[in-house]
Amino acid sequence: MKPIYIDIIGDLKKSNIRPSIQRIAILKYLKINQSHPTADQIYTHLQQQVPTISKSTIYNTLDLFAESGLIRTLSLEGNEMRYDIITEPHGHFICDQCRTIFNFSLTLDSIKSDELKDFKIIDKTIYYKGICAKCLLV
Amino acid sequence: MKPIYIDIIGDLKKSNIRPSIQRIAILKYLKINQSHPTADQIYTHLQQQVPTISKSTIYNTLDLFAESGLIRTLSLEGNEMRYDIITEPHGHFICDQCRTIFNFSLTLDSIKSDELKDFKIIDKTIYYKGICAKCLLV
DNA sequence: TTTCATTTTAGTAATCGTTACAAATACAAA
DNA sequence: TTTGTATTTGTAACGATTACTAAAATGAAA
Repeated sequence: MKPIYIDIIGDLKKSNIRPSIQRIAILKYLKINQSHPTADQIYTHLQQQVPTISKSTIYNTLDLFAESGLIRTLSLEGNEMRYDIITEPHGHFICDQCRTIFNFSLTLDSIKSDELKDFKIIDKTIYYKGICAKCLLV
Repeated sequence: MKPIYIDIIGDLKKSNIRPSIQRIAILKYLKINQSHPTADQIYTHLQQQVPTISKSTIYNTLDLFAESGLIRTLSLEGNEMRYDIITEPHGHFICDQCRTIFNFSLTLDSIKSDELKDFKIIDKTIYYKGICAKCLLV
């Protein structure tokens, strides 16, 4: 069992973000529940800990985190945005049945394209859709 | 110059979709302007040809086309949905500057992942962000 | 062709996620 | 403390999409 070492405040300070109660709570939530949550899921969950927290703060903070590179945003199905604490390149698999989002590692270098040789590629997004192993058994 | 052979009505019939004026106009637009348009762009453009056309019809029809596999949907940046007449697997590159969306071919088989070996993959989406060759010159 | 049932369209209202904005609060430095 | 700045909150506004209903078009049967 690998313990997760979490220094929320340190991470925020490193990114020049002042560690307010709300920001700490949001980053902590993202670090502990690595589940690509929606803004609403974060909001609903954090209301227990920080009852006065508002949706605006959730959005503001997530935008701030994303701009600082602390998190990444993903828009998978054209509906709500999702927020990912893992910033290293990886793919996402979304199960059509249970809607769970799985991470998977990938070797992005293998996806090359001559057509883009004169383009400056800043970011790559890969996601797959299908049925996950668990749902296939049912 | 390769002429584009377009049999709109035939394509619709093949998919068991009744070729109404509106449906023909929408599919024709998508075939001629292979530019990943938004619903609104299609709507605005088609008002000249079919003045009574409504947004509802645009959305209904695009949904219908997507379900029939005539087109593919792409949600690139979490804002509006875009519609792609090209259904063969390919990647999309979106330029941060001019917002143009470029297609590029790819060898999807190269992206493999052991972690997904028990998953049923139905669909793969790949898109890159960056600056296109044209904008890099400015 | 007329009738009738079904499909398709149009138009409007409603919804949902997100953003904008202004007032209130918290914070930090002087 | 006081003062200025950053942050949060709550509400209103927004934009894309969906839901819904009535009207129109279509096709089949008589």
